[in-house]
Amino acid sequence: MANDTQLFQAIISHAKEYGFIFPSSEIYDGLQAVYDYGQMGSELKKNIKDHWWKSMTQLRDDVVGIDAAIFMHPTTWKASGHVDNFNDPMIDNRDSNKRYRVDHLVEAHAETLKAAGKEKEAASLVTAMESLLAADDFTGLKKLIEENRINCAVSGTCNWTDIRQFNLMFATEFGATSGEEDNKVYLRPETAQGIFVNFLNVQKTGRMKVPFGIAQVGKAFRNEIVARQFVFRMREFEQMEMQFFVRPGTQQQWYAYWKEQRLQWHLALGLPAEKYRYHDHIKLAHYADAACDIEFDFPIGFKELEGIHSRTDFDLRQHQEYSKKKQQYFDNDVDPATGKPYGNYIPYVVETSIGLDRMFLAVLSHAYQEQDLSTPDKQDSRVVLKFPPKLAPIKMAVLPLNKKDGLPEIALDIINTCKQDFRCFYEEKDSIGKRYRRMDALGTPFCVTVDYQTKEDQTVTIRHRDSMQQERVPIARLRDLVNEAL
RNA sequence: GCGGGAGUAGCUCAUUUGGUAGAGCGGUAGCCUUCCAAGCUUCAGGUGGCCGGUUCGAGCCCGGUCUCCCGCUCCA
Repeated sequence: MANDTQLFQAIISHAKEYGFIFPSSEIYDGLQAVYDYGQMGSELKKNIKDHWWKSMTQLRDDVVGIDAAIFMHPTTWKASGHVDNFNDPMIDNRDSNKRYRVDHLVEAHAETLKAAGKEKEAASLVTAMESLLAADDFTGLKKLIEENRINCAVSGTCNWTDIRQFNLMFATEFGATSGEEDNKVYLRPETAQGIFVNFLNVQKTGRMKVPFGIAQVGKAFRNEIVARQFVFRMREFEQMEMQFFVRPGTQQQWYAYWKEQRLQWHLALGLPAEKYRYHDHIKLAHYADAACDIEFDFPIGFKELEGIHSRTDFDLRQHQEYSKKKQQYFDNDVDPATGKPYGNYIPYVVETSIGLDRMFLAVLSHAYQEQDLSTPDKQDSRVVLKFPPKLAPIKMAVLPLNKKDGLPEIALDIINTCKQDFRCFYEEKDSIGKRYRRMDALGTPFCVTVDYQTKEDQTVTIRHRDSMQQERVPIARLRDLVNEAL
């Protein structure tokens, strides 16, 4: 574990040193749990995003993409349950460091009173709590807890912190006048709702037939109480998510399908199966009838990377209720049981939701390797990022062996013929070995070296990042060679 | 949020009991070499996290604050 912690630290340092990830606003000491992607990181992140988008939409005929706004009508979050469930006043016990929802704590105490036959006290306690909660009177609530000597179940003491409200949604003001409650809008805490509210728009204009899916990549925001572990848990993060709408009753089979399908997507990138596992949820969220996580073996242990949830018709039904707009679909397919069309229904939903930043961290931490290349005469080592070539920020570096004798000109020519197809990088400074190491540290899969023989026969060496082996190939073949690997 | 630890150049660290900060690596410009990092020279880069206090004088002592790390907690 100590080693893994060191490894994690090393990866974080490497990410900063080579321009993958910087702490946000670092010159002002950073902003907790917010990070910026640098010149290398933004490329890697974009490549992951593009790869997901392509495999989920372009390569399928039953999924289309949208890009919904971050701001949504405030009622959206009432319908989704976020306003009620993200807003509970909490209190901590200083001795046990246990945190409780205030209402749970008081109600539990009322139950004990009831069990002891003090029904009256219990009832008045709950009434008192409810009126204080309604008034947001946290000082009064704390007093209530202390006067009733409500103790922590773990420490048994009554040593409480002040009550605090943890609002996990970021709110801001809509419109130029401030201070009015009506103006409050939230930054979306998940992207899914943007898909649900557009379900009928997409279904009708795209003439989509159930089963079909809507995919989206976008930012979401959560005011995490504790946000740490680098980009694993951030306040501003990006989700890649797809809601698949299915006929009620078929959700279990689609859930199983997507559970399998999504894992295969990860494995197809060359990430090893032993770094993945499913974690099936026993305790389900209020909207789900089945749920699991795809966990990845990060340096900080197995953690959730992607979630597959069978969300039933909860979301569409809620939006139908709050918006008073029917969210149903007419299914013309014939039900073999009745010989008639299935008719109108609110579709069930199977969701796949992956954290883009977490995927980034998974790819980066799996790619990161410190290798000892020492020989008996010489100590040597390298840090190499073994990215899948299609995700690598730079695909090909072109390095003239010497910065004179016309070699740089040939190198730049090569770059000019390839840069339309993929990202290239030119470097003439320092010894060739040092340049190879620098490219290894950035995860560049191919290094092309222009040497004196190039001037005679138009061939160059291409060096493979992982094996460090070189082969001599004609310049004319380079572009295809790299393209094939991508 | 609680407990513990840490914050000196881009990175890793040093500055013997408080007396106006140094090195290696890295970067830069050049030389030399030329197929797997660390040869020579040049230059740049630090209001010692930030604010305040004690002191003739603070990177070093005290208080506060911010950020990061570890553990707990939390986690749709």
